Amino acid sequence: MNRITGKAARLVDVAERAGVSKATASNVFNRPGLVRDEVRARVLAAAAEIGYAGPDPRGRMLSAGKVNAVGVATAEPLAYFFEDPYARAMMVGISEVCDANGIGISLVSAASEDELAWGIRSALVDGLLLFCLEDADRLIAEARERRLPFVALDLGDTDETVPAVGIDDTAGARLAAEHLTRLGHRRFAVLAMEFGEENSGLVDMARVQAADYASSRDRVTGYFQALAAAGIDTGKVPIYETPAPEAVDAALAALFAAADPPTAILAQSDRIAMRALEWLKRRGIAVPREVSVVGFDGVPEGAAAEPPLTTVRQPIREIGRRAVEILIERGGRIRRERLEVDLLLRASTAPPPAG
Amino acid sequence: MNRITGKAARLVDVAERAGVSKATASNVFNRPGLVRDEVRARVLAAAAEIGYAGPDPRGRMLSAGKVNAVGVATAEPLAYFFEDPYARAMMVGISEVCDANGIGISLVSAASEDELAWGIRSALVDGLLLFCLEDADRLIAEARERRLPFVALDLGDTDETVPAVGIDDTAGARLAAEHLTRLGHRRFAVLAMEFGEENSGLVDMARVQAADYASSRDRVTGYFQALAAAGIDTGKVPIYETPAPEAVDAALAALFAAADPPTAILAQSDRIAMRALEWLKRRGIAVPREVSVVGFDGVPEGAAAEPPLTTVRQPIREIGRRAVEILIERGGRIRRERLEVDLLLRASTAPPPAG
DNA sequence: TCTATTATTTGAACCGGTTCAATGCAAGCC
DNA sequence: GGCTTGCATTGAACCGGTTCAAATAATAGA
Repeated sequence: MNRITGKAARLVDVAERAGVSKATASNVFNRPGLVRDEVRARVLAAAAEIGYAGPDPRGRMLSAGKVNAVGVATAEPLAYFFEDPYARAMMVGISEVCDANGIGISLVSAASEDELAWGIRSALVDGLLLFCLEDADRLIAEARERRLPFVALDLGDTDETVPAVGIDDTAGARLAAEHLTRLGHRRFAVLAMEFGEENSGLVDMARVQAADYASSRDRVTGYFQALAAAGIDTGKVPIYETPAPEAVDAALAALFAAADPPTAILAQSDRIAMRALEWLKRRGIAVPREVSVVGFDGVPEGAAAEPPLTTVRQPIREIGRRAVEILIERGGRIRRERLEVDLLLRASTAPPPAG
Repeated sequence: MNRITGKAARLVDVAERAGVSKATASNVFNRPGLVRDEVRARVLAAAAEIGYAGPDPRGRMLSAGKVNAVGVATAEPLAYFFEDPYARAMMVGISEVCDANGIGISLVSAASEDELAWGIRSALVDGLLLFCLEDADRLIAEARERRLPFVALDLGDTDETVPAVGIDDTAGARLAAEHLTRLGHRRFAVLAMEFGEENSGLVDMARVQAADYASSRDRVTGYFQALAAAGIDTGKVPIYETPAPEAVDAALAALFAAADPPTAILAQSDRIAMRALEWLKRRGIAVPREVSVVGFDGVPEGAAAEPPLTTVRQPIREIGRRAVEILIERGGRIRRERLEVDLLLRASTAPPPAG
């Protein structure tokens, strides 16, 4: 704050007061070696006198063209980044790479469509990481519109023209199902994530094939590849779409009301699996003695479930890391990457009950 | 990207191509109502032709003077924001207010001193929230240097000239100690956080009074106010400084090797309390039958401790909320606020053993 | 048709710096 | 003394917009 004018002091004010040019004043702060000692001291003194805080990053940024920050955008509220375990693990990976490269992180979010658009359009960042969950398409469209390099984090996005880092859903699902067939299971059920528009309950393969969400589809594909390889008739494996926790309960109620309930449940997410675990416990159905359950994702809470959940673990941190790396290295030139997953053996699976 | 020049299209390029002035082109994007339909269409068409992505936020920001984002700065690595439960709760509070006001969050961090300084100096934000843990002074000094409004989140900062939101440590500590005196305890020990420079083990009141960290000191003060009120000779209550987990173990070893071990332990943080709980369990000392333990902070993990930890709960989210509100409302004009804490009764406290 | 209004446009200043080619100057060398 | 070098300094362009007062054009009213 300049004591005389009451306005914030600028570089030109300092230069004027020190009797040097703007260029020299700028050099004092950015390339002090170029400036003679005596002049440098004079400029610094002038700066101190009028209370100049050093070059304003806004000005610097404008001419540098770089902001030195990546934006992370999502359609969820901001708090999501700090609450959701999946998001958090991803952010940790992102943080690590940003830290290592001295890059800042800007969180961009908004519940409403307009706000999100505005948020992405006005974010001061060099690139965007898109946290694609519900509204992947909108997010991607906005990011394209902004004409900034971006990388989508994950997931069921099917469009090959989008730079993205995710996992090989099919392979992961195969892992889960193979584990169960090896244990000897023959009667399966799939509790799936959403395939598309509002819907829940038993679905047929037509809906699966036509899924908006490629992850959900690919995981079914993976499951069925492994089941078929074990000689199981996948046509008879029921698939329930369970977008909400209640849908999980309903699906299980239907499954276990039938004559031949499954001995193995393939849950497409840990959330679904854990909800299933709760339901089975309430109903007194022993896991894994009577029924085995395999989740997907590998969220930390799975370890504390009762019993601890066997699941397919996504390398979530690694996804975050790679996404930033791609953003940095390749400036968003299209590049897709699928990371490998592994099976996390815990205690929710066992051979089927005898007989 | 302009197809001809290969450079990104600018507003002036659009204006030129559409045959209008820069001002009109700007209006098309910001105040479309001011522009005649026909002209607006022409400008939009020109923009589309040369691939103009809309006004660059950098330019807007420079003239607007506002960035519409707050920075959150800490001396920890970035991942800290997503891993530490205390930080996360704070960030959730911050997020809520930012969301409600359409403000973005920029994470500023750096382990090294230089990087932190650079980070704070070059952050594109309208104000700073300082996550004061280890290096509160440095953080505050840098923020002052930057001459941007800021609010410290915290904690033991003692300087009245710093705008800050924290809790009433003395009152909180009083709450904890009163709870124990009411239960009938007479023999106490304090496991304290750091008071200052590297040190650990038994300390005297002189060190407490001279503490660099006001929280640690104030909590002792609060404890002793309540103990004195119950007629206990505070001069005989041992205070152990336990900056590291091992120091907690050492302190307990000393306490329980003595003739008259305490029946109540006042831990200045939940981390310390939980470490104490572990030690007591290992040593086969029953909590709360033989010894009661009260923590401080109210971190979520306390609920899962064995036994669940009775503690003084800080309104962490609320602290975050208030800090942003103060930043927004008062633009950082100095203002300190102490929020109230409450006692969270769980299962780690009980009356002292009969004998 | 002419003037008063109102609706559009625009020139120019401003936001706060960085950077590069060119200039000025002094020391070094023959 | 004259010329070459090299360092220090600077003028001017540039980064990409916003905004306001003034100028111009269009419309309405008399």
